Amino acid sequence: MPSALQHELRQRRPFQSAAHEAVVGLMRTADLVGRRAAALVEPHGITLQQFNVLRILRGAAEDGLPTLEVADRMIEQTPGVTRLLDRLETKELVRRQRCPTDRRQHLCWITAKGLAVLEKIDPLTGRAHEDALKGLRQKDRVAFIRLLDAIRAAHQ
Amino acid sequence: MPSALQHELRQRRPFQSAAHEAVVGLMRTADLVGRRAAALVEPHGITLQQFNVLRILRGAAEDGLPTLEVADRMIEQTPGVTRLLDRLETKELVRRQRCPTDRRQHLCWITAKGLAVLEKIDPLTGRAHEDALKGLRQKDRVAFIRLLDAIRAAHQ
DNA sequence: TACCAATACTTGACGTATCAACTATTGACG
DNA sequence: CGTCAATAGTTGATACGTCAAGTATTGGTA
Repeated sequence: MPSALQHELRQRRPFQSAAHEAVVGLMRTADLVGRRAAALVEPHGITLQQFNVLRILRGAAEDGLPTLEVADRMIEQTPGVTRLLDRLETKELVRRQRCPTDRRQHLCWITAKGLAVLEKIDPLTGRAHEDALKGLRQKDRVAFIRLLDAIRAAHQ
Repeated sequence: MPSALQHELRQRRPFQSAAHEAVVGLMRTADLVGRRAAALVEPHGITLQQFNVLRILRGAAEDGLPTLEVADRMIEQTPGVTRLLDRLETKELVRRQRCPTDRRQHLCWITAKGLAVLEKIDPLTGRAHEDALKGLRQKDRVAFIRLLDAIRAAHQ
């Protein structure tokens, strides 16, 4: 009996292994969920990656963060943070300044305007996360988190 | 006690809900696994998306597939298939031709050269899938697949 | 104190993602 | 038979992903 995924992708042949099907299912599910998340924030004039940067900078508050520290905290690895920040600076959602104690570093802060954008989005996120995972009951969500953790943990 | 993910992202505050943590974990895990997959195929001169297109066309064999049918079968939604195919055609891994019975359609086939590229990669994929999911035992992999299916199924 | 590897970015070049606007065909309908 | 909406795809513009190469600065070391 053909798997759900096999049917979605119109594949004649079954997957070669559970591992293969899991990998493809993971990619496809993440694509779907990411796409919803992007659709949520984009009406507010920012992309999903820009949203993530703003949330990271809000977390850092007054102190600001050096560019590469922002990159480190991104959900998805992002070599292009510099240009992401460029665009956010152009929109005046982020402010940057050379660090006085180490002039190699550029510290970044979220601006009041940036905070305002996040505050408009904040009330929507809880509902959106619920909606993205509405296919799983609470118990399954916890199990899902643990499986994801285990996959990542195995790569050091 | 802070979750694994919270630690990975250096977040002070815990996630607001299991749904939130699951969404972030999903994106991050898919990014990690996708990155490995890309690293596997790129030494052979193609990107991961190009690889997926080639596999789809191999599946269709003699018949070929119209452009938008290729797009439909992609693991991740891809509005840019036209340009993906442009680049594959330049590399002579794909051949395209107007469909004689419906001149709006452009049919696509994988070439012998394209097949040769896939055949060099084929022996590596089984091992790579195993490796990507080495953090999960067989039973967990099956459970993981079902959870992913359930998430996607809930979005019609 | 002069050198030099390491750090923290920035820039360039190319591939991909996304949406909107445009072209070419087709098929249905008056 | 002519019109017209729908289908299949291409093209343009902008954002992002990715790697390699370049610049500025620092800190350790001879």
